[in-house]
Amino acid sequence: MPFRLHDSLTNALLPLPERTPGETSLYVCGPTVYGYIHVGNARPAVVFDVLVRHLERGGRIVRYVRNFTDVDDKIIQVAVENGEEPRAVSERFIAAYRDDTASLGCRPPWAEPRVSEHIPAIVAHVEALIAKGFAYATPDGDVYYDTAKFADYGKLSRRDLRAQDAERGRGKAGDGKRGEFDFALWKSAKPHEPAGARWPSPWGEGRPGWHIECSAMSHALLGDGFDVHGGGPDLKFPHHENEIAQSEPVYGAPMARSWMHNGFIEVDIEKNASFSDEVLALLPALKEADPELRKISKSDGRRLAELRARDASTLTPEDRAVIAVLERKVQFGQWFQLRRLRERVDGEAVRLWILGTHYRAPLSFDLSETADGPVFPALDQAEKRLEYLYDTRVKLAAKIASGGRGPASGKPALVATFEKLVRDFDAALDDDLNTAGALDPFGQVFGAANKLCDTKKPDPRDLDAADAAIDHLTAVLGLAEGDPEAFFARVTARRVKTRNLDAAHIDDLVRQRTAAREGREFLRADELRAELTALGIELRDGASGTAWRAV
RNA sequence: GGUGCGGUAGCCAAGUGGCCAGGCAAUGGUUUGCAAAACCAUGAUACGUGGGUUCAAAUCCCAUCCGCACCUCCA
Repeated sequence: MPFRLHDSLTNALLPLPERTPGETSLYVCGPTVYGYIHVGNARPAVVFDVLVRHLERGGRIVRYVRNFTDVDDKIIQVAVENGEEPRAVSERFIAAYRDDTASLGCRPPWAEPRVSEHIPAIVAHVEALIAKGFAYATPDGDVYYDTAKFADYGKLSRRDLRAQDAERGRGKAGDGKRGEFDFALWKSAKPHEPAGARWPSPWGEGRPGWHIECSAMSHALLGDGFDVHGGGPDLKFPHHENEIAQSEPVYGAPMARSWMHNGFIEVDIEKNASFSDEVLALLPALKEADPELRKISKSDGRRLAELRARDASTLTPEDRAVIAVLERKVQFGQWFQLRRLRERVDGEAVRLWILGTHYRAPLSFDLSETADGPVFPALDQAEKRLEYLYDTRVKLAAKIASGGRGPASGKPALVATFEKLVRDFDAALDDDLNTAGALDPFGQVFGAANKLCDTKKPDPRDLDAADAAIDHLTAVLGLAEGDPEAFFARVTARRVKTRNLDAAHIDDLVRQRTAAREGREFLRADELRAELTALGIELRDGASGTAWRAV
C-alpha cells in the first residue's frame, strides 16, 4: 500500500508528495532555544523521527531539516537576565535539546540550520518582499508584512483573517503596523539589547522577526515547494500561516506540498488530583470566574507564593481552593519539563508513550501524587512494557547464541507469521503513520518470539525470522533497538538513585541469599528475598546466577 | 463567536458499515526449592446521549451533551 499522509492544508489524506522521485524533503520547525523543552516539544521530535525512519526503511532518501531558532526576544531576555551573551544561552539550550531528544531515541536530522547563520538570506528575503509590495518599513527601522496584500492569508488555519482585520480596523494596530495581523519581518535593535543580537541591514541594526527564518532557511536548504512541512499544532497559526504568506509571493509557488501537524499534549490538572471535596465543590465556579486556572502558566508560581504569604486566617475557602489548584499546576509545570521528567522515567518510555497514540489525536499527560512523590501512570506502564521488549530481545539472542535450536527439517511454523506481522506493521505506518495501530503487530511479534524461546527445540528458521522481524520493528519505531544491558543498567541506576538505595548493600544481600540457596537453607534465602522485595528489588534466578533489578 | 481535535470496557488506546484490535491492571493455570520473568486461559450487553437510514451501525445521516486546544509570538 502506498504511503498516505494527512494534509492539514486540505484536511485530507493524500499520497505522499514527491517533488523528486524516491526522495522526500521535510522541514520541521524546531525549538526556540531559550530554555529546556517540555513533553509537548517531545512529541513532534518523536513523531517526525518515526516518519523519517519509516520512509527511509521504505528505501526513500529523506532530507529532514529541523531548525534551531537561536535569535529571538525570549533568548535576549534570558541573556540579559543572566548577564551573558545571547549566543551562550542558545548554545547551552541547543546542547540540552540534543541531549533530551537523544534520550527519546531521536536521530539527528539531515540538517539543523540556525537563524544566526542565515541572516544575509533573511535580509534578502525581506528585501524581496518589500520590492514586491508585500512588506513595508517603518521610520523606526522595523519591517512588517502587509497581510492585506496576500489574498490567501488564513488558508492554512481556515480563518478569514483579513475580514477580521478589516473589522477590527486597520490603521489602529499600533507599533507602526498598518493592520492588526501584520507581523514583524525585521525588528530594529533597542538600545539595551546586547551586541550579539544585532545585525546590520538596509533598515538599520536589528534582527529577524519570528517566522521569517523558516521561510528563508527552508528555501536555502530544500528550495521551493518541498514535500512536507511539519511542526507542532500551535504553530499552524500564526507561524505557519505567516511562513506561507512570506514565501509564496516571493517564489510564486506553494511553499510546501503538504502540511503535517501533530496533536496537542493535554494537561488535565483535575485528573488523578487528590483535591478535597471542598475544593472539588468550589472548582467549577472558580474556573468559570478565572479561566486562567484551567491552564498552566508561568505566573502560577508567583501567584501561589503571594497567596501563601498571606495571613492564613484571612484566607477564604475560595482562596484555599485556588492554592490547591495552583499547587497542582506548579507541580505539573515542573514535571512537564522533559529534563525533570527524565529523573522519574526513561526517555525511551516517553517515546513509547507518545507512539501509543495516533500522532494527530490529543494525548493526555497524567500525574498522580503518592506518598513517595509523583508518579506517571501511563509513562510507568510504557517503561514496564519496554522492559518486556528488551527482556524478549535478551532471551531471543541467548536462544540463538546457545544453539538451542531444533532440526531444520519439516516446515518452519512461524516464518510466514512473522512476515505477515511485519507487513501489517508497515501497512499501519503507511496509513498516516498509525504508530498506535502498528504497536499491535509489534507486540504480537514480541509475544510470538517469547513463546518461541520457551519451546525446547525451536526451528532455526523460525528463530531467524523472529530476529529479523524484531530488527525491522525496533529500527523503525526506534524502540528497544539499543543494547538491552545498557537499558537495564540505565533504568536501574535511575531507580536506585531516586529511592536512595545502596547498590553495594543490595549486592551483598544477593550474595548472602545465593550462599544460603547453595547451602539449601531456603528459609534464610526467602527471608533475604523478602528483605530485598521490601526495598523494591526484584530477583531473577537464572542459569548464570541471580540478577537483580529495581522495579 | 471562529477554527480544529476528541468522548471506545477499571485505565490507556486502534478501528469509519458485516470478521480478532492491542497494551496495562484483574483472576485461574503451566513453570519454579519458593519467587520473578515468560507462556496459556478467562473475562466484561465497549463504543457520550437521543432519533434515523440499512438485512446489518462504534463506523453513515440529523439533533444534542461533554472535554481539550488554538485565535500574535507555548511543539
